[in-house]
Amino acid sequence: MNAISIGVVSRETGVKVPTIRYYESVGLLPSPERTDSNRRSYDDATVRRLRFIRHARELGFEVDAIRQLLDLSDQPERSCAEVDVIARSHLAEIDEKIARLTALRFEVQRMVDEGEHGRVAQCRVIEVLGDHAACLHERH
Amino acid sequence: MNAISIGVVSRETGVKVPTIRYYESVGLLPSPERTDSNRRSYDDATVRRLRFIRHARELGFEVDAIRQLLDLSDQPERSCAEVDVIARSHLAEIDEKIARLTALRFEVQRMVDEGEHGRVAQCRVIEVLGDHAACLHERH
DNA sequence: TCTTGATCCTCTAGTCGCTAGAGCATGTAG
DNA sequence: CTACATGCTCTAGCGACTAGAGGATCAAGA
Repeated sequence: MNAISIGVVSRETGVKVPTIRYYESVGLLPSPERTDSNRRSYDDATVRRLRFIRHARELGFEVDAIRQLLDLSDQPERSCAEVDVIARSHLAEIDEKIARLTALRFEVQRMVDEGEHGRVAQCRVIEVLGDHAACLHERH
Repeated sequence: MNAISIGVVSRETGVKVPTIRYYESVGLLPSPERTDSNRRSYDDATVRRLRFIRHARELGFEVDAIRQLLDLSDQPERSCAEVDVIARSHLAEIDEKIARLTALRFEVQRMVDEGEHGRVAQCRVIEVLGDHAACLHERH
């Protein structure tokens, strides 16, 4: 029922076929059902899970962090304290990423704007990420 | 003048010593001056550059993208058109990252909030990143 | 001054997260 | 029933580090 081949999953998620098999091998994806001829057979839930993994990776989360977030999703009935600790720590990580990206965005935007009327006066891309990051890092 | 050893640079940036040498080998950092005894001798500019590289990597930018941003910074006098194309493409990438992180942040925050009064009802972490990502991907 | 421990050097090899390819089996369309 | 796409497993390669061996150099104390 609703059996999706690995190739279709790949096309729908943008995750390459060998990568899907790799995620299975490291436990990010459950081992799927197999057809009579031993082919992997997925469902919609796996497609969503895979999309999540892909974009979380693109956002710079490590496989371990993704595993934790997925575990949270797999067992929403687990203890509040546990969820809270894990979720809060990721919240902090997410906030830091957003803050840094926003600073970088501002600076790159400034370069685009300046480029519109003449030449770029100076580039402070390094400063904006470097210093901001340093300050965030200090209070770690 | 203002000579900083690789170890100090490492401590100040949080980038490991071998990684600093690696960045030099792949051209992200210029080959620094050497002391009489062949030791690398850095200045403050390199420390800032390194901090930028580190945090850009943590934000999920590839080494090639970082190289482009650094080039922009190294030669701010280059043609407007060139800067514009590069900067705009990174702007789009940055905006996409911010949008996804914001969606994820919202959902993780909801989990923390719900956890405060009882158990977590359900986890939509996968949905929020997965679907949002899919929609962003469609219009590529 | 001598020594001892930290820091540096280069070079090689290992890890993580994929990614590509060989060699073979199975599915599907004409 | 061919032919070609798609699937399987397994091994090897790549990007971006990371750790370790083996050896030189520096800095501080006896």
